[in-house]
Amino acid sequence: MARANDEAAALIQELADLLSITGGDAFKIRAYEKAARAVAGHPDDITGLDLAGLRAIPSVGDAIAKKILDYTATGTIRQVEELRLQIPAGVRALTAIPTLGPKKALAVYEQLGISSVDELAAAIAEGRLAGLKGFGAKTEENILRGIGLMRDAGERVLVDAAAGVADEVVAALSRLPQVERCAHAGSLRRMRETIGDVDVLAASRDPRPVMEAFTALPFAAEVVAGGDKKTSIRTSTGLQVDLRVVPPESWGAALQYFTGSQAHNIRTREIAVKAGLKLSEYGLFHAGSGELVVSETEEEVYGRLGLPWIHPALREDTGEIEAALGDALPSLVTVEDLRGDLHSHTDLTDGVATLEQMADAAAARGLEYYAITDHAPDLVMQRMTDEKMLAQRDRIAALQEHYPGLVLLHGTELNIGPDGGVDWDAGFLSAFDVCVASVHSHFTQDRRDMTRRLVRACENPHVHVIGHPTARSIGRRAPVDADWDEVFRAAARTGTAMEIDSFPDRLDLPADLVRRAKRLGVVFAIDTDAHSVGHHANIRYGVGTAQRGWLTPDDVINTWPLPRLREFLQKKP
DNA sequence: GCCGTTTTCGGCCCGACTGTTTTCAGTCG
Repeated sequence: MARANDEAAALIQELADLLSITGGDAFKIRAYEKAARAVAGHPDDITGLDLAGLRAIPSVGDAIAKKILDYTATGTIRQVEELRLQIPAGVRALTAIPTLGPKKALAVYEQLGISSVDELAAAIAEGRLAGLKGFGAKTEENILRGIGLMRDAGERVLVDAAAGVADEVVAALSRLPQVERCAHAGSLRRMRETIGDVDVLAASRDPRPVMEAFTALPFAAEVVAGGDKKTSIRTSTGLQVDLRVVPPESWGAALQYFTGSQAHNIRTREIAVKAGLKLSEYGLFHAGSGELVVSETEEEVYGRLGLPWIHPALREDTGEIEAALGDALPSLVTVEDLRGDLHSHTDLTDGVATLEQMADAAAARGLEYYAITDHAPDLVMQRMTDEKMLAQRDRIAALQEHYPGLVLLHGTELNIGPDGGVDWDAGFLSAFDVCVASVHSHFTQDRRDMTRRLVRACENPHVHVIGHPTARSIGRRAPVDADWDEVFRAAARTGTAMEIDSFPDRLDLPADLVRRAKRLGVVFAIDTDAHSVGHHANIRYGVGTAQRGWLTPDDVINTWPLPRLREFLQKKP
């Protein structure tokens, strides 16, 4: 189901994980991890590559190339299969718990036979970890908190995983002659940051072959329920997909109904009732006679209720009905509105693509400007130096002549230290076109210190954008604690943009904070934070988050023409 | 396991934080 590159990368990463549990050489493990990232980020499909072609991928040598060939031939890697026999999948899953790494996972497995997150939670509750070397009270507490964080994410998946499945289902069903229209709906259409199950809607007069094709999809591992109107499957990754088939004339009403949210639907149905109407997934009807009023398009349904069409990202009953009634809905920013991207990495630091490949990708996106923002020296592991950064600037200047339609900007992603300071002095910083500054450590500072830290970063005259401001990792790391209103006021006052990082596990700022920040006069940058060519596709999720935050193009600095952006980047006195 | 205008061998992702281990291992970015 996933791209071959992603599947091979996942297997290589699993090999690294399993070796780290069984105690392999640390450098070898890192080599696998690096290769996994490189394969996932490689722009060409590995299926068509021979040994030499595979070895041409950076960080892939002879041994890993052969493992990839093993995968393309057999669908798996022999060494992974062998290690899976030694280490149950549940033990590897334990390492997904924050603060619990491979060593502790192996310890609880070998000494207590624990091989799942549930068993571990139960063992802690029963006090069975007491006395185990390396597991004190604080460690237990941290593990329980980590498990809680994972369970809050629950069975939900990140938006990109759901979107990938939905895209494949919609593409497959759309090819059927019986299907007149097909689209995804539900929380995915609203661009929620996590998705519980995927809702797909099809318009057809002949549902049975559609349902049969649906349950015959290669990744349909289990049919949960099957009928003429609704069929549910579970994919091999455990994600449930619901397919509803409706008559073509009901399309608009059904799409409105199945997009939700529940709260939004209740409001629209109330409006219908007050107007003597009844709204269902089959249409808008006269309450008394049952006569159909409208049903073919969402616009007609909303229109007959006295409302303009409401963008799916707004349908949460958080003020969109009132705004619609008052003709005050925002004209939301779209992917097409973006002229540039202000945050990206190359293989000079932790990216996997070269400067040239990233510039090509930006040009392919049709961007007018593109900032390369590799990490700065304070993130010590990235081993940045003044010399490397200056050499990159020269390379960018030389590369520019190849891109008549794309202006390459030289920037950096600074590290916001615990006290709010950043890498480099004012002199060095002032020579960058754009500086993003982000929190990468000391996530647990208390609210007062964290607020002061972020405010100070905003006040730095050379910091233009605060990158992934809450530093959260969905399902893994909680957002940092700060007085966000105070941070946003500082950002507005100092002309500092807040980033919306488009990575599906970040989506940071989150939509609710985006909305709060906008009210306080903040502007935003919707960035990919791309570390590979493929990451540019994530921009749809960043834009979705911006839409959920009610942003218009004017709120987003990278929709602005370059001269206006340059003026903004001049920033403060 | 990968890689090479220091190297085909010997480096590589270092440093800080946390909790517990009384001298440091595990985890993380």
